[in-house]
Amino acid sequence: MPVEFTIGVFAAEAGVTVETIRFYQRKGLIREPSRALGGIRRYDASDIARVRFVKAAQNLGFSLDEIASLLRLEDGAHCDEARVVAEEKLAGVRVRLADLRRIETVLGMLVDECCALAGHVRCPLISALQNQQGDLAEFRFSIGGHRS
Amino acid sequence: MPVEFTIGVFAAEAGVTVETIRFYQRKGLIREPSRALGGIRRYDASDIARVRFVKAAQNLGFSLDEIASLLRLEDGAHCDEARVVAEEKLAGVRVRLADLRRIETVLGMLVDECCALAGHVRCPLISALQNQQGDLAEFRFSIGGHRS
DNA sequence: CTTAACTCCGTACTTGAGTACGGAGTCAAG
DNA sequence: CTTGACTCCGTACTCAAGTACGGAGTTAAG
Repeated sequence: MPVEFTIGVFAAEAGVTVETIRFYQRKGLIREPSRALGGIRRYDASDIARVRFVKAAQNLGFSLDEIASLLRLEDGAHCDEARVVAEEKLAGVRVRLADLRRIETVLGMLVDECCALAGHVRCPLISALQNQQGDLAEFRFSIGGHRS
Repeated sequence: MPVEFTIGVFAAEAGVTVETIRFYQRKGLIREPSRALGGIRRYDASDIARVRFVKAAQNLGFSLDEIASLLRLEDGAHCDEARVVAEEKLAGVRVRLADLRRIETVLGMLVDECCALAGHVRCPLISALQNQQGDLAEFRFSIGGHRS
């Protein structure tokens, strides 16, 4: 006989808001729970684990849609399908990492120049951004136009 | 006597769409251009540089609002203010980098386990995500709850 | 029995960076 | 002088992941 929660307690327990639970419900991320006579939802511990799964996966960069598909493979029979999803995610993470590293380099350089040349006629940071054949241009192309 | 463009040519030249130009206009990211008699906008080369500035800054992770404030410092007199903005941005980039590195580690581990234990009863990737006291838990806390 | 707290539901709003739409005006070529 | 391409404008829509609202029903305590 599992312990049961109302949505408010459940949400607090899972570390999210009531609205988020209802939202996940609509999205099909957590099962439609049984209801008490008045129509009030009754959750149990397994639902909390489910929400934690969602949050853990989210912290690894999965979108709710991706998490939904991960959950559809939940029985372990489709382990390799899950691995494929995770591998694609990992590849995406590595791309974003590379982007960010380049950004860090450029931004760091600009900040340093800005410090070094303080009092210069023109702000090196801003003029670098403005100058389309400056150092930045090379980076601009290598960073490319894809939005994270 | 600078060369002048209609909005269509200008947008193509700057590598964006007409709608984007109009959008930037509304946002105040590019100046309100002069108009020909029929009310048609006339842009020149300096406007293209401006759009390139926006795009370059965007590639460094600045939001349009941040770019707008950067543009307000354009005269170079406020070089150190621009530097502060860039330094904050750089700090943010470094936080995101650290996050992503942790994510890469965890995701990489999960994928490896998944490969190694193929045919196991339970998918290690999914059960790791499900198990709130697994290796993941530590990472979950260190990764933290901030969304990029 | 009343009151407060909680839950129900659908709907609308938020943010950021654009995209899409649609009717009207304009411009250059033929 | 008509045709087709382009431009004007405001408005509404997109996506993601929720958040907010508001009126009605329910439940537990006093």
